[in-house]
Amino acid sequence: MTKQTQQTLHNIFSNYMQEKTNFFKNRDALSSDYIPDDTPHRDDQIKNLGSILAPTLRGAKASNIFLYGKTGTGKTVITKYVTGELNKMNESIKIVYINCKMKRVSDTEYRLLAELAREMGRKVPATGLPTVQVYQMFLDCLDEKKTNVILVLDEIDALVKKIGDGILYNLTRINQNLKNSRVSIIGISNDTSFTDDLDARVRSTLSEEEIIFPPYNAAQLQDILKQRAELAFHKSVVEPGVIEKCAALAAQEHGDARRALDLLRMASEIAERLGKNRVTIDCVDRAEDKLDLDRVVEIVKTQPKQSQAVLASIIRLVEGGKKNIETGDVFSVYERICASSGLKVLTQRRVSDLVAELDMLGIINAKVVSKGRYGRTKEIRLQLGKRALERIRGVLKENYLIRDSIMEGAK
DNA sequence: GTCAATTCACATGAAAGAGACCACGGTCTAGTG
DNA sequence: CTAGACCGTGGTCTCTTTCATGTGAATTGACGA
Repeated sequence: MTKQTQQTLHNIFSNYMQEKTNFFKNRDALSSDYIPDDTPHRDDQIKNLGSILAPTLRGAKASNIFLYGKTGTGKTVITKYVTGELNKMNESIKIVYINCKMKRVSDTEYRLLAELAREMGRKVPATGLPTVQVYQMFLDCLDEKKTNVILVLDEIDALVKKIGDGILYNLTRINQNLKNSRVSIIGISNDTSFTDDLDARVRSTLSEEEIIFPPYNAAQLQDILKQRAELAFHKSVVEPGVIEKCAALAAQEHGDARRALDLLRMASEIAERLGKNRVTIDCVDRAEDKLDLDRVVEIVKTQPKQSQAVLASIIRLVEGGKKNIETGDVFSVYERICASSGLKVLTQRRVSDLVAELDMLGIINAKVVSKGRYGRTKEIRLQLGKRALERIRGVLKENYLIRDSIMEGAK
């Protein structure tokens, strides 16, 4: 390292330190899992949830509760807030919060149970034990503690989608197997129609009470942002109009407060990086771009190689000017890509699934169409902006799945 | 011209295999007293 | 005698393959007017 680079690095760091102190009072206040003391426009839900959970203070079992609402409507924050307060009142109440969407939890019944047992303070191996045994461990744990347990299952719809509702059935009936403890379940779901495809018995026991979280409108989002901005920034760092813009953009996406906060946070980070002394509206625009871009690139990066190879073949076809890309086309290009990069060739069946996965991720758009006599297939289209495409090409190139020449592969 | 049968090119499902990982218990080995 | 190394067994997890079945409309071909 030369002296000069050392010097510039030093400058970067010291600038950063200075700006940080000038800019942010408390950066965390803009993070989406920050739990503020005051949550605007959610009084009803708080009161409701509070009164349902109140019986636990006297050692009784609370009704099971189901919370609905789109992403970023405050379900998680409110739940954490209320249960936190409850815990302050009576520390013997044990709150177990589990986000079912976390990779290491959601995939199988075993993992969920292991995580539950772990939350209760028992060590469980990541794999190796029979599932029944883990269930028993969890039960023992619960019973020997003699407490009132509130079990919060966040994003419960993801769980059921993966492993079915059998486990919920067991959980809802868990009280019958317990002598000393009581368990109440709070289920949180983004999907309002979620309970429709639940087993009837599970549905009735799980949603004894229901609370709905409607989306925020733009004005409400503004209140939230203002409150958080107050906490996060020093005085008058944010230009007028910035908060309004963030709120408006997020309101377009079903009133997602998380999105609004992300925008504001990203905008301020951009302002910071550009060395501005205030957050401008222009920064919000850039933030919106960057958030989308980052999301997509991150997704592609974390995909397994096979999936990337499939994406690469789609990109090749698109750049070769092919219209109406079908599964068969993708597969034959994919075969060649595998051959040239030494990757194992998967069956068409599998590739078809990979295409469906890419569709789920929103990177491509795959629509099943029937072409009558000429079969039935997926019509595949890329759903990437120009800049995103460029960066993804970069990622794929790193893995030798794509080369510079666009001509190759065109047909 | 009409209508049912055919046909294509996959989609979609279910089940099962391969190869990881891991815990647990038993056996072997070397170090210690 | 004991701690640790080293199996073998039995369990789960993820990614795949194999086998089977499903599907929607363009096309075909028989049929009747």
